[in-house]
Amino acid sequence: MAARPSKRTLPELLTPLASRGARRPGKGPDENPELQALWNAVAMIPSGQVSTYGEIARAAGLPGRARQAGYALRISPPQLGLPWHRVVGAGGKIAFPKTSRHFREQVRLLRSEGIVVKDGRVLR
DNA sequence: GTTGTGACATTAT
DNA sequence: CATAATGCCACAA
Repeated sequence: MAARPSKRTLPELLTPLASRGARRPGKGPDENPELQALWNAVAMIPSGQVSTYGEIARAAGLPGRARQAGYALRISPPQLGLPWHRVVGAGGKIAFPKTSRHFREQVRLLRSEGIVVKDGRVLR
């Protein structure tokens, strides 16, 4: 079997597969164009700025599917290096439980970018 | 097949 | 502020 390039660039990974033709149903979820669109939207969030699950879904062409935005992040390969911490709930609310590790990590990352987080919420 | 769950959103109460 | 209802849909059991 031919070895596929192991060092795929981010833009390549985020390129909708439709333009490369090869989407086979039944393959791994990382080959799903809807997921790619969602990941792509997350990757576009500039440093120092935040977006919401709903906004990400809309930006990906999937209005009304905020849950899938959360799902997409949930299963996203860490290798993509997505700025997941820049995605918050409506009103700037951090989606994780306040006691959780994820919560604290997200707050830390956001603050490291100069974003003000107060009581589990980011100011926009 | 159905049911429950979830990194959600919006509107109404 | 809190709760409930509804919409949304992938996924696991």
